[in-house]
Amino acid sequence: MFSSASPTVAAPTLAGPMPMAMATPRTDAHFNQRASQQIVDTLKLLNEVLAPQRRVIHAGEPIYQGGERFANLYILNSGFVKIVGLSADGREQVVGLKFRGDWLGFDGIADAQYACDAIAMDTGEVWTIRYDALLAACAREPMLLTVLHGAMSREIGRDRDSLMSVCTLPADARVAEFLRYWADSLARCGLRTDQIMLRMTRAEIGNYLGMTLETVSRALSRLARCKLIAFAEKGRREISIPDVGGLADFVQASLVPAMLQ
Amino acid sequence: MFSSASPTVAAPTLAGPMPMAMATPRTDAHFNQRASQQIVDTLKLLNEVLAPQRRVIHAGEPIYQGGERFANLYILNSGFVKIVGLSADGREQVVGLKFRGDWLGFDGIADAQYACDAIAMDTGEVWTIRYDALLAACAREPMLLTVLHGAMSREIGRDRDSLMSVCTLPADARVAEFLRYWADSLARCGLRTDQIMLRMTRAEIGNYLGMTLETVSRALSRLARCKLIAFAEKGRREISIPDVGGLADFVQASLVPAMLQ
DNA sequence: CGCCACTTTGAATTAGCTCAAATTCCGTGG
DNA sequence: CCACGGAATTTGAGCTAATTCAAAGTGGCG
Repeated sequence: MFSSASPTVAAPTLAGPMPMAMATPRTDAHFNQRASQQIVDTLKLLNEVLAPQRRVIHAGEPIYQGGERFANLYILNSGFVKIVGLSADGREQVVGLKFRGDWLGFDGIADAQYACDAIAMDTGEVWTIRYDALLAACAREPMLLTVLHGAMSREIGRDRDSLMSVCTLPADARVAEFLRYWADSLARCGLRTDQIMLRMTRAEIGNYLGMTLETVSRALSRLARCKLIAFAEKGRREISIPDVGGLADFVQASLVPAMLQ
Repeated sequence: MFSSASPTVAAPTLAGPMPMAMATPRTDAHFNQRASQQIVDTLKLLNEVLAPQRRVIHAGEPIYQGGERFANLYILNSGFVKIVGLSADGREQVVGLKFRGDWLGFDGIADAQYACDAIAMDTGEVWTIRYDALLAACAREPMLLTVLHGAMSREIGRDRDSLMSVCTLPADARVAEFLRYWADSLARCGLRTDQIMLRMTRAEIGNYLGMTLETVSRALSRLARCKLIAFAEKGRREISIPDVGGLADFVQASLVPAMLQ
């Protein structure tokens, strides 16, 4: 059963309210190709208008840290970044993942200091954008403001999707959804999605998904047993996903107590 | 033990990075008084610059709905609103709560349509702000852009706090944290916090916190037994909180397996 | 007054956690 | 090149927090 796909996306020819919501991201190729192009266009625009400073980052290095004074936003040009929240009482959790084209640092605007750590998960490049310079540029180039607000809006939406996953899905489905999201994010970056390299340990994945590392491991084993994923010969960090849609179906199926198959 | 309080807030006199993060919101009176004033100031500014259309809402009425074409942002001038997410596969969840001064509708910017329902939980008033008009006004009045971005940033931070609560706290602590957050939100609106009226059923609270209504009920009973809260003589929707700080302590204590008291 | 939705509480069940042990992977140094 | 050691992963076996199922209690409101 396919997730009701429509040929064109975000082309609101109809003005009236449309009762159907679609929180779960699309996975079809056309959509991702468009998204990929959008990312490239955005990066190009930012590059031209702001000529941002480029910075190479390596796995484990922070782009910014909680408490640090806010001055810059960042755009990830390549690599993968985790956002780690730290509560006053010492709890620590991965609260977000960032891919190519994603913005970093929005959390810092409100209180003039970052509220989280942003930490590279492998080698990559971030572009540093001074917030005040960005605002100035937005005045000259309104398109930039559109892009900025779009990115913030998307982050809000994405965070809510995370919350829904954690609150409404059982552990196995949460892991499946996580893999689907990761593959989808790669696709939007224009990267291959059949063979993916998880840049996180089971412990980190579990922390992100609100479960223990053992549960993550068991869930992955189960998914492999169902042939929804397969591990590489060597190294269990690399996973192949024959059909990303299958993961979405698995999530769906886990919601039906009495499976109709 | 107080959460390390500093006399002034967001006054970054020190430039260097400061390793301490502080995700959990403040609860002290000075801070809330300031926040309350800020809300009033913001509302005043918006009122003057944009002369927004006002609209009275009643419990159960939607301010906007998922799928509806995005055109407006809204500001809540009074009342309480829940944000309800709806996933493609039919899951439904309360993913946010809004109080006086909060903005609604950011989720709609990215895809030109709202991704959630915003539903009034009692009688109140929202101000409607056309997004294009807002952008135009921001060009004239930069302060407005600062306010807007601050609100979006705060929403991002708040969503992440929610995720952390759900992922890292046991059920009882989650409920305690929820009450603390609610009381804190009321305080920031300048409302009394010792006697609060929950506008949600146990089922809604459970849905928001990722647990069943029975677990919410049991958690509340337990908190009442500990004298951290007390129910009104009549009606179990009204709750009195003798000391909001006690709730924060309870959350903290639940994190220590071997309690040192 | 009586209905209905909401809430509370109990008892049984279970998903996910904790603890523990075995295995695999990978970098490092001989 | 291979041996070694530490870190990450897998898998099993109990245990526990939270869920499910069920029944009784309570309050609001026509």
